[in-house]
Order: sequence, then C-alpha cells, then structure tokens
Amino acid sequence: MPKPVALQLENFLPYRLSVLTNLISSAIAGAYRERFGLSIPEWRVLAVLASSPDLSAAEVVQRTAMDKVAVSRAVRSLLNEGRLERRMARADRRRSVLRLTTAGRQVHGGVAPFALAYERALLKPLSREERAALDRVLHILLGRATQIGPLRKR
Amino acid sequence: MPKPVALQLENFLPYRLSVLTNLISSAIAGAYRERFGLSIPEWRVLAVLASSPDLSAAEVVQRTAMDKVAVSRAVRSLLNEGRLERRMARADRRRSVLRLTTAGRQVHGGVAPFALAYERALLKPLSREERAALDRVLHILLGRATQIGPLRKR
DNA sequence: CGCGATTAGTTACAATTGCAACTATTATAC
DNA sequence: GTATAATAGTTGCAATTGTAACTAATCGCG
Repeated sequence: MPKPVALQLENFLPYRLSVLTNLISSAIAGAYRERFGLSIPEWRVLAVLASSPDLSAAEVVQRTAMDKVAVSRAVRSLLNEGRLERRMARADRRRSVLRLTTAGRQVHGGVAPFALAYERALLKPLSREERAALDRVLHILLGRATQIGPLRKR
Repeated sequence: MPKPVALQLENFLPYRLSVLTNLISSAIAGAYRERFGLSIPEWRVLAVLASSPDLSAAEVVQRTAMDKVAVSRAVRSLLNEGRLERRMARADRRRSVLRLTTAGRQVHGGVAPFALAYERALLKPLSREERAALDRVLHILLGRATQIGPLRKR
C-alpha cells in the first residue's frame, strides 16, 4: 500500500522556518528602523564592518551572503548618512575599502545591544542542550541547503 | 571588567535563520515556478486547501500566517488558472468558501512529492534525535517570537 | 604588448510586497 | 430601527527587491 503523500503545511520544515524567520526579521527590522533609520541590509553591512574593517564590497557580499546589489545600495545610503567611508584600493582601483566612521561605530554600538537582547529573549526558554542542538543543526542545515542548491530538474 | 558586546553576525541567530530560510525558499520557489507556474503564496494556499477544504480567505490567513493581501492575490490567480473555485457563504455573503478544483488537486499532487523530497534531502544528515530537537526548538521559538512580538520601545 | 575573459560595482527596469484606503456586508448599541 | 463599529476582501500606490545589462578596471595567455 503506497504511503499517501501527507503534506501538512504546519509540519513542513521550510514553511515553519519561513514563518519563524519572518516574525523575527520584522520584529528586529522595526526596531532598527525606528531607532536608527537602518534597513536590514544596512544593519548587516554595519555589523560585518564593525568586526572586520577595511573590507571591499565584494568581501562583504561573501561574508553576509547578501546580494551584491543589496550591498551596493546599503553602502550608498550608509555613505550618504556619513556612517561609512570609502576609499579605493591603491593596487586595484575597482576595489573599495570600506570602514565605519565614528558616527557609524556609534550607531553600531547603539543597535548591537538591542540585537543581542532580542536574541537572548528569544533563546530564553531553551535549555543549554537545546541551544547547542539548535546551533549544531543550523550549521548542518546551512551546509546541506547550500549543497543541494536549486532543486535539480527531474 | 564589562563584557564587550561581541556581536558576530555569523553567530547571530536571526541572521543565520534568515540566510538558511532564503536559501531554502529560493530553491523551492524555483522548482514550484518552473514546474507548475506557482508562486510561494499560491503554493501555500493550495497546500492548506488541499488538507482543509472550504476555508474562507480569512481562515487561510490564520492558518498560514500570510498577509491577507498576499492571500487575496494568490486566490485570484489560482481562480484565474482554474485551480480553485470560490463560492460565497449563504449566511454571510462577505465570506468566501474556497475549494480546489480537480486541476488544483492535480497540481498539488504534483508538487507535494517534490516538496517532501526536498525536505527529506535537507534533513538527511540529521540524526533522529537532532530532528526531534529541531522540531521541539522550532515550536518553542515560534511561540516565543509571537509572544515577544514587535520589539517593544525602550 | 594586446585582446578576450574576469571581476568590482552600479544602474535601469520589472516583479513582489506591504500599507493604507476603500467597498460591501454583517454585527452591535442605543 | 438606525447609526456606529467591526469584518471580509480588494485595489492603488509607494517602497523593496531581484535580474540583467552595463561601465570600468585588472588579469591572463598568446
């Protein structure tokens, strides 16, 4: 007897992940925007550059898994707002060298505690073991999803 | 000595979830669109109505956590494509009663195996225990994120 | 060298989305 | 019973986003 294809949306992992992520992202995005006028892409660029200064836009793309257009736009507005400065690499004049300004570091310093507080609040009901499991599983799934890639034909 | 606010994007849960979800969603969305011309909202509406016929659009919204505009648009295109039929409730003529057509059930029957296969492929490297942990943790986080809601002021 | 291929980054445009305002209908309060 | 509020669903418009094409610079191999 062939197993009926029981697809229950509520149990379907991609769906559950999507709902959860949307909830979290919009909660956080609201806070960033309201308090600092930051979009999520801007916040991400700010965050990588805070811990790794002097990256090029392409390196930011690598580290954040963002689209390069998204990075380009985020960089432009951060520049406009004086939160970022850009120089061009001497050796390769295509390559930019991005660095937070003092204002940029201040914004990062202001946002980071909120980000971490949100994360802490989220993780609060989880035991130490559950957190470890989550960490491990996310790591595996990320690798796996990258590997599988766009669902192959047939 | 005050702990420095170490915010590493790579370890930040909301960020990791977002990257993972985007990877998964675009892989799946590509397959749905390519094979059946379905967008993700359309697929979701199809999926709930497959297991729970005769819902109103508002009930679909509740069950899927989708935006009501998204549902409205998905319903419209599914109607246009003849995959869905809509009647109005006798008692309350605002309320629609949605049901898959035969064509709709066929599409669902065609997509579901792919969806489940993707999920299986994704979960493959996880042990039974890890899957159980993931399930439990997602459930907790979902409740928690709902509860926390939009990051409250101050 | 020199010319095609690559890489960095931007721009233009189309598709998606999200919010707010709107219509239609039903429920509630007086 | 009428007016006010609430609910279902749609539509219009503006903002976001994604794709592809483009410019500029460097690389690589003859």
